Amino acid sequence: MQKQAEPPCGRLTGAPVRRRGRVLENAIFEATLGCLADSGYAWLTMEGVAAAAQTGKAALYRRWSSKEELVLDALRACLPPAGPAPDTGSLRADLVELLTRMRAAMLSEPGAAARAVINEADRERARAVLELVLARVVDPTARLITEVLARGVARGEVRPEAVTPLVVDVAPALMLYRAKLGLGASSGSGAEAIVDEVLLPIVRP
Amino acid sequence: MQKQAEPPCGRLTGAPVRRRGRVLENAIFEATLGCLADSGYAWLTMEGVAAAAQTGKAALYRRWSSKEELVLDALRACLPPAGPAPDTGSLRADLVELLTRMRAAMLSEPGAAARAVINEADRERARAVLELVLARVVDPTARLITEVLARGVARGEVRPEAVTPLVVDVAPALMLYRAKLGLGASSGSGAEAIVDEVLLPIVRP
DNA sequence: ATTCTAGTGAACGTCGTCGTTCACTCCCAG
DNA sequence: CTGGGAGTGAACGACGACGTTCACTAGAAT
Repeated sequence: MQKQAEPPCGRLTGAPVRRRGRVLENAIFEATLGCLADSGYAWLTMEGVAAAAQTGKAALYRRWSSKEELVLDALRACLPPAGPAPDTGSLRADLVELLTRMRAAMLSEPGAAARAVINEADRERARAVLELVLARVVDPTARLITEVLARGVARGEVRPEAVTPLVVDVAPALMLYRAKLGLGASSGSGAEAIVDEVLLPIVRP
Repeated sequence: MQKQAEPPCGRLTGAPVRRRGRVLENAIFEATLGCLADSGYAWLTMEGVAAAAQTGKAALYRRWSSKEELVLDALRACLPPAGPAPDTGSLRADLVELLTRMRAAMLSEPGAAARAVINEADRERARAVLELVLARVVDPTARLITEVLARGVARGEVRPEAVTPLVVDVAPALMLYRAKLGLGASSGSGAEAIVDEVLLPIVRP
């Protein structure tokens, strides 16, 4: 593989004090997600994670026999639950709240790690990791949006035929795309803009 | 990096016959794009490309001093021009034709290679490569969609305020997202579905 | 205080890849 | 036909990362 000298990825997670058990595992998980977010799955190495967590490889290999197992466990431990769908009584407010939450999650470290995995989705090497992210992030996202839209249908704010898998995917797709193209920070792609310019026009009766 | 034994990526490009000059370069480019599409930028190696092109590393290094240079040249040589915007007189027909073209391009090997690059967009290692793909694929895509929508505005088929960068990004974002999640082959995400379920509802007056 | 176990840091042998070199050969142009 | 340059396949030394081992030590539990 690439022969570049790789600095430790992610951020160093604290003073070099001997840690044990759960404390050490949490530091390793944090380092793992940092490496994932910074460098993606392909470039993540056990040596890099160990260095970022300020521990030794032996401590990693005592727990996980492979990089994939480590990444799976780190994601399982750190990916937040999706939470309930907003129910404010207004479609626009629901969507803004939901997309604001999605956006914050996407910009968090676990979110950035999940994004890195999605970006390498067609890699056979990360199949199980991708499936975890699909189950824990992508599918719940689609469900929440579907739920909010369905409530809108019941209130007459949403055309019933607008609730399709394609429409449900628009917001996450846009957020990921804009983030990838480095446009995530611009004022044009906040939650309100996506709701007002894209989602509400799509679903309006 | 990952210590797996890597089979040659991409497809072998022909009989092991000595080739020279342009012929060899084209075989190398094809092998490069194949490796990009199959494995992405991170996992692409000079050794792998050389093996896939059935040539020697020396032949590669005589021309390109780095993996990045090689990938840049391969993409420059093989990414097709965007072509003109469709102008059928009907917004829907224009959009369907344009998105059909985009989809075909996306499923082609150069398109798959470009996709791999976009997916690693936040990688500092592929910055120049990403910029090439932005300039040759992403920006022209946005321009074509903008042009088609502007024509629709002139014909009264499109709300003028609907022509925003966000709206312009919806179709490519969706296509990439669905392709990444392995939903590209389903009947629900062809060009017509995206036009009818998403784009036309967004822009309708 | 003692015991036990997990953590540490270093070292190891192995492998894949890098970038380079080289002897030989092909093949094109004159 | 000849010369020159590009291509071939193999080999090389170096390096990063892998997965493993080990002597020592910290620190928790008793």
